[in-house]
Amino acid sequence: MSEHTPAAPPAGDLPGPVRLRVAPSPTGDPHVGTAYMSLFNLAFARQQGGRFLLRIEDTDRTRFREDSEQQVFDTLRWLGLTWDEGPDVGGPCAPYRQSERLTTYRPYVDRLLADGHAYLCWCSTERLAAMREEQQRLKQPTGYDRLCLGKSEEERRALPGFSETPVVRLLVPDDVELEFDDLIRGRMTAPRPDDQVILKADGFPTYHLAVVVDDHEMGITHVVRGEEWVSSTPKHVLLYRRLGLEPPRFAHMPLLRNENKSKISKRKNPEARLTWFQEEGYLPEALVNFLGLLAYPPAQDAEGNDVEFFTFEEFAQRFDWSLVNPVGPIFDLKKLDWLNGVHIRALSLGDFASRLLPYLVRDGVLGESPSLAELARLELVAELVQTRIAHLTEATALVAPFYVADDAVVVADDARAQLKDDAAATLDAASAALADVPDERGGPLGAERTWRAEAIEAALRSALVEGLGLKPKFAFGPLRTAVSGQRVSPPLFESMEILGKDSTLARLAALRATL
RNA sequence: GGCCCCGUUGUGUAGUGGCCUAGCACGCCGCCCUCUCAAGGCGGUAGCGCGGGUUCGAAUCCCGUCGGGGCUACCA
Repeated sequence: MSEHTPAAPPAGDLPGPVRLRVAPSPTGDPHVGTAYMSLFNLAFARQQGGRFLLRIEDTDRTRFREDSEQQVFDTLRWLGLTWDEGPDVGGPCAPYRQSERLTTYRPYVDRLLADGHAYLCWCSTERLAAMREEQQRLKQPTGYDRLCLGKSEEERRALPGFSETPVVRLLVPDDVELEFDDLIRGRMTAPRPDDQVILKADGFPTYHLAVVVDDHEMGITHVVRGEEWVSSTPKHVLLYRRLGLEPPRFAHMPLLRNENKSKISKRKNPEARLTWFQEEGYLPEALVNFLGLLAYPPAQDAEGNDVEFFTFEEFAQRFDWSLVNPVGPIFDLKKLDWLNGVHIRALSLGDFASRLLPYLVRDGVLGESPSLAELARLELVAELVQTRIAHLTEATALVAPFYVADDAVVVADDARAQLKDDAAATLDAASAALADVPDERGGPLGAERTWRAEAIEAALRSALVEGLGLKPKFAFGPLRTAVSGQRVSPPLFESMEILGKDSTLARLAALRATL
């Protein structure tokens, strides 16, 4: 690891006119808020031709989770929110994990200490807790009481609440600058901070020190983060000043909320976990699209209608900080469900089929390595399914009947319950009519087949609707049950065409035999 | 408790003093289409937290109030 000196200015030759970053902590399942922040960071970076970096803030050793970092990589990649520099791809500012940058922070702390801008604190956790409790009881603002300020270790040792391993605290002057400019909110005032711990007893820096040092060393020009950081900003600005560094620009994004308006949490909201969206069959482009609609107005077309369907590139192109709404939006999935359906319908048939594949394999509809014939059939079925689902997971039920043996079609209870007394007669008439529909393959490559939906429908209508005088709804219901085993299915005649004449007749017979 | 931020239909948003009898989208409800379910088409429902000002005129400006949220850790 190279030795950095605080006096050295930020490397002005780092790539990109603007440099932004997202800095998640590997403390569990990746959070939807991380994707939300990444989206806005990336949009601006791309629009400006700048760079987007991923930095892992793993200074909290007690909450660290081994597999979390990889999940961050995987989920952000899945969303297409990719970084130009990061722990896994490297870059000019490596390493990009704070736990690997410990020697980087040390000189900054030493200099702060030497300049009298920071001091050692030996107060025990217990003493600090008791102090806070007392302050709250007296309805006073809470904050460190500076017991250790100006004391040597020996002087402090004589007092109660002493701890052997000291921390380093930043000395926050009474006239500390509390105002700063925010790209979204304009001129802001934040609470006055107390003397912050910047180096913990375990030798790790706290977030406040690490973020300032790293953002500086990595040439970050715009710090875009959640609103929860507003109150920390004066500490960071002070640190920049004390270190003789130029602060970056700040943009504090509103927080995504639970339905009860509290900050969105993985505890209260399963959908706060990024992996949840994969499991539930959402398209990554739909989630990105949806996130771009939260606290941000959609474009409008010539008629004044909102254009809520867009790609990341379109979003990035028109992005503007001043348009971000400071109000924290409630994370409500209804619009995402709609958007997901719109994105599903926008997919080419081949693309749609291949997106379906992993879910069909997962749900056991298809094996790990489907045959060419199974894949060919999937594309045919996919066309019938595409307008009928909002989540990819919903395809399973609709597609499954096309991959079971004719004698293994499971007839759902509700489907069977709908069968009327005349179901047997209907099935018999249908079988007879379909038996007369020729099944020939004419033309090159058998392109001119005679067993087609139009012919099937014509034969069935003629036999059941005209012949038996049944209403279409009741004429075709039993057939749907026979073919799919379900009450709801893709269109019947097209389904029969895909299954083929033999399968269709076999299924009709199979249900007939149970009546 | 203290400090800070925010407040347009159920949700996401437009609106920056007259174009607002508040627009759009999702949701919801109804109708049409229809072999089921969707998709699609058409229509409907519902909102400026409250109270004072300023002004000829306020969702838009000011004050107060209420409500919500964030922070208040050797967590990020």
